[in-house]
This record gives sequence, C-alpha cells and structure tokens, in this order.
Amino acid sequence: MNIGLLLFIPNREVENRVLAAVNAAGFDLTQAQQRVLMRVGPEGTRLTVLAESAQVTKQTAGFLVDQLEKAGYVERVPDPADGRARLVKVTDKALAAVPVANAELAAIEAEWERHLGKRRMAQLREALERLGEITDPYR
Amino acid sequence: MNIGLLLFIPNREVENRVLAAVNAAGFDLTQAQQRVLMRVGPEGTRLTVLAESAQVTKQTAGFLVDQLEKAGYVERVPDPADGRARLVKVTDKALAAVPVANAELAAIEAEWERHLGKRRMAQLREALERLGEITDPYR
DNA sequence: CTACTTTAGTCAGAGAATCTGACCAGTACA
DNA sequence: TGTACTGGTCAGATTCTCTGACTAAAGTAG
Repeated sequence: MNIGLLLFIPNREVENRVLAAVNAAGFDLTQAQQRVLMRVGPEGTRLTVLAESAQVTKQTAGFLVDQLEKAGYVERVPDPADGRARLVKVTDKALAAVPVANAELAAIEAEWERHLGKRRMAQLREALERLGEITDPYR
Repeated sequence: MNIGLLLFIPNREVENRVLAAVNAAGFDLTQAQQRVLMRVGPEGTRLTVLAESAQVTKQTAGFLVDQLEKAGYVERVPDPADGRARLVKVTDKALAAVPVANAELAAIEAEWERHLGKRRMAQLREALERLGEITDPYR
C-alpha cells in the first residue's frame, strides 16, 4: 500500500479529532485556521514564517490570520526588530485551547499505543521524527 | 512534537512530489482530483464509495469526477448490478499515469530508507499499516 | 402487489481556502 | 545614495468543500 495514503489516513484522524475536541470545548476554529494557529510561537511569529512553515502563500496565511484576529485568537503587534514586519501573537483566549488539544492528542496516542504496543509506537514516533529531518522545509 | 504534525509533514511531501511528477509527465491533475482518482478500483467504483473512502461528501466527489471525466481520465458506465448506480472507471489515458506515480513513490521510499535505514523504514511501514486497522474508515 | 424506507446520485447555492499578479513601505548593502 | 531585497497588503479569480432539496431505483414489510 502507498506510503502517502498510509500517512494520510492517521493524519486525518488526528486533525479531525483534535479539531472536534477543541470546538466541542467552545472554540470555533476551522482546520486551516488551526494549522496556522498551531505554528505561532510563544514570542510571536512573522506572517512570512507562518506561511512558509504551513506551506501556503503569504496571502493565504494573511487571510487566515485576519480571521483568527477578528475572532480574538491572535493579535498583530509591530516587530521591534523590523519596521516592515509585525508579529502574530497568540492571545489568552486561544491559549485556553492548548490543554484541550493536548488532552485529545494524548488520548489518541494512548489508543494507538494500545493497538500497536509500546514498542511499535515508540518506533513509529522515532521514525517520523527522523523523517522530519529530510521532509520538513521549516527546520 | 505533535504526532499529527509528524504525520502531516511527510504526507505532504509525498503528495506534492507525486503530483509534480505526474504533471511533469504531461498530465494535468489537481491534488483533490488525484486523491479521488487514486481510489478508483480496477473494476470501477461507485461514486458513493469514492466519497466515503476519500472522506468527502458525494457532492464533492461528484464535482471532482465531473472534472476528471471532462478531462478524459475517467468514464461513468451504468452499474449492471444496480439501476441507480454508475461505475466510475479509469480510462487508458489515466492508467498511463500509474507507472509515473509509482516510480516517484519508489524514489521517495528509497530516499527515506537511505535516511532511516532499512530496519527503521520497515518498522515505519508496519506501524502505519497496523494503524490503518483502527483509523481507516474504509476497510 | 402495494406502500414505506433506504440508497445512489444530481442540482442549486453558498462559504472557505487557495492561488497569481501588482503593489507599497521599510531594510540592506554596494 | 540608489538599487535590490524582504515583509506585508490589495484585488481578483479559481478550486474545493459543504448543506439542503430533490429524483429515481431498490429493498422490505405487509
């Protein structure tokens, strides 16, 4: 079976479940918004960097950040280091979603570990982390 | 690091590269079209089944199949077993893309194996296949 | 056989996510 | 100091996806 599909299926499972859990907790995010939001660093992140790391154009990233800003999940502050740039920062409102997302992630990992066994789950994680070294354009 | 992201990054790599390879060979497919096309079985597949397996509504699947049909990559034939249904079948034109896609997939797997080592690559594949047992809604 | 329910698929309309191209305002450097 | 680069926005179009309503065929219970 095709390696792409093998990766796609569990990835979709994770995305769907985390999004559902977050929204069930009273948030209102779309998949695309979540993907961007997830990549905003603790000190704030530039739009260009968000676009790169999420692999979309800066226009698309800007569009999504606009929505997140309007909904109060992020704010844009001037970047003291560069007059052209602004830093996208996560607000407290969005921060409240982090434990919800983490809880769901932990639940998923626990289920998977139950099915795969501890050893195989650890191998999966390790292999994926190493794979990131050659497939992640943002590292 | 988040298991969802760990799965997402290499998955995107595969999708992008396979699509690029296919299109470089003279085809003209979008990501969404490719995802549907990939799931059409050798004997033809019903729209409803395509929709389920690709996890989209039947309207979306129909929309994509329309495009594929217009471009000559699939045809719809009546299903002899059910008067309501039609079978989506891959045409020879689309079949010509299969070796191209497979070659790129093989190239990617070879690269990954070079980076991970034979053992870890086999473990990755095995873990993902087992994971499919609990995350693949279409099996 | 008839009436009800389910299933396969389409039509219509709308919203979300994405892109290309053009542009402006700061920054960096030769 | 001017020329090239970088961060970001504006405008417009396309693609993908959904919800809701519908038709026609098939299955099922009486």
